[in-house]
Amino acid sequence: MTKVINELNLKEACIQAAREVIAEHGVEGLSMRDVARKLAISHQAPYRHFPSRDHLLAEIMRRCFEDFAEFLDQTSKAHPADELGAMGLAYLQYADQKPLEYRLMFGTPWPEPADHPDLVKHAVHAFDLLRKNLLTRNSDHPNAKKRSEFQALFIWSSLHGLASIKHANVMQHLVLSNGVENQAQDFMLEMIDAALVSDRDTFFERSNAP
Amino acid sequence: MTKVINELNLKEACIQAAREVIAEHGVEGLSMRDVARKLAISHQAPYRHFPSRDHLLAEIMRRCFEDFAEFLDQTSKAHPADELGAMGLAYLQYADQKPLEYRLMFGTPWPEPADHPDLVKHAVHAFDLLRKNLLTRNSDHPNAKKRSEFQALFIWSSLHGLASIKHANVMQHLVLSNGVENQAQDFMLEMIDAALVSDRDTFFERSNAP
DNA sequence: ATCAAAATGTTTACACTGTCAACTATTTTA
DNA sequence: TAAAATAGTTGACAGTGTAAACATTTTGAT
Repeated sequence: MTKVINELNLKEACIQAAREVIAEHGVEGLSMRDVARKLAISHQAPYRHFPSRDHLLAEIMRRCFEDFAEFLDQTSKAHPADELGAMGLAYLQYADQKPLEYRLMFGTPWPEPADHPDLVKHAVHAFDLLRKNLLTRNSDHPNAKKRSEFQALFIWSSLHGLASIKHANVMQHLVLSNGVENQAQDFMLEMIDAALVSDRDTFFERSNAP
Repeated sequence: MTKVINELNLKEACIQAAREVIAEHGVEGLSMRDVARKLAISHQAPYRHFPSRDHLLAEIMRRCFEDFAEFLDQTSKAHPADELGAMGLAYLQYADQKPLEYRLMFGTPWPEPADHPDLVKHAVHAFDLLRKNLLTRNSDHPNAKKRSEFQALFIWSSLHGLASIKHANVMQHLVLSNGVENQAQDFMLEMIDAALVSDRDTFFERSNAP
């Protein structure tokens, strides 16, 4: 009747095993046969639960986005005085503390989106948190909706850009001055703040020409 | 005596063939055996010129960075009135017009940097163009060096972030208002400008505490 | 010009991958 | 309880990167 909780749903076990493989050998090193070996089952057993390697990977990515959005949401709600700032910080912290998950979401070639609609849905949801937050912040502006979208893209780009640069471990090759690498994040957040504060309504006047 | 120009240096031919394969099937679809087939040679022949697939790929990536830096350099020199703005625009244009090259440089998992020092050198050079430009722009500031590095990281992050978001074709899933996708780039450049203009010296005073 | 050495290419072989097809065992359902 | 759906196994195939052994060509020193 109820889906029996035998030892472990093999589907769940596959996901768990796959995450371990990824943690050990990176996404590229993930093979279906690895997860099968790890669970001491035949190399074809996982195919009963995932039509292909891409589908297994997409499910893992989807969960990462779920976690990520949840984390952003909780953090911003916990700092009502500065929701946006808290969210920005949370974004970079997440990228720092869960590099594997971050890499999976933003640094891994996506499988064909059409084949994995849930993945897209959850990814978009994370973005919408940012967009919605900006919308209330801009509620007294004439172009609130558009303005929020522009700003959301700007913020997201900046954060994502910094996170992926840090993530690529490329900074250590740049021979930066003392402390710059560590403080880059704070500087960045201040720059974003400064840009948002400065009135940019001229942009909308120009871009809304008849 | 002189290295004879027989038909083609096989090494060069391999690189050329590999680029074609990448253009057709993406980086992930690049296989040594493909390039061998394309050149009608044995599948082991390329190994006489590249110790591994990674080395072939690294060489291609290195050349991309070379081209990229050259393009940024030329463009900024061609606009002496606003070198920095021209460079920003050039960055995004390059990403737009040469998506394959861009993806190769910034969207592909790098091979172990220690094994490919030339790749790192050329990548850093592109960043140094930006850093140097900011340095002369900041020459009258007390913390010119540090300031320039912070700003360079900020600019690079923002541009790279936007480029990779566009590149991931994810914007079309966000259901943005009319025109936002197309104008995001201009908005972004203005935001960067606004952030740079606004005086941020307070950051340095705080961060240089004794 | 000769001859050894270095370079360049080929063939064969191995271990690995994703995934299809056929088969078996188990569980659910009618 | 028989039938049907589900879950798992085994074996195969075409593809990969690359190591090893071999053959050929080019080069450099005598």
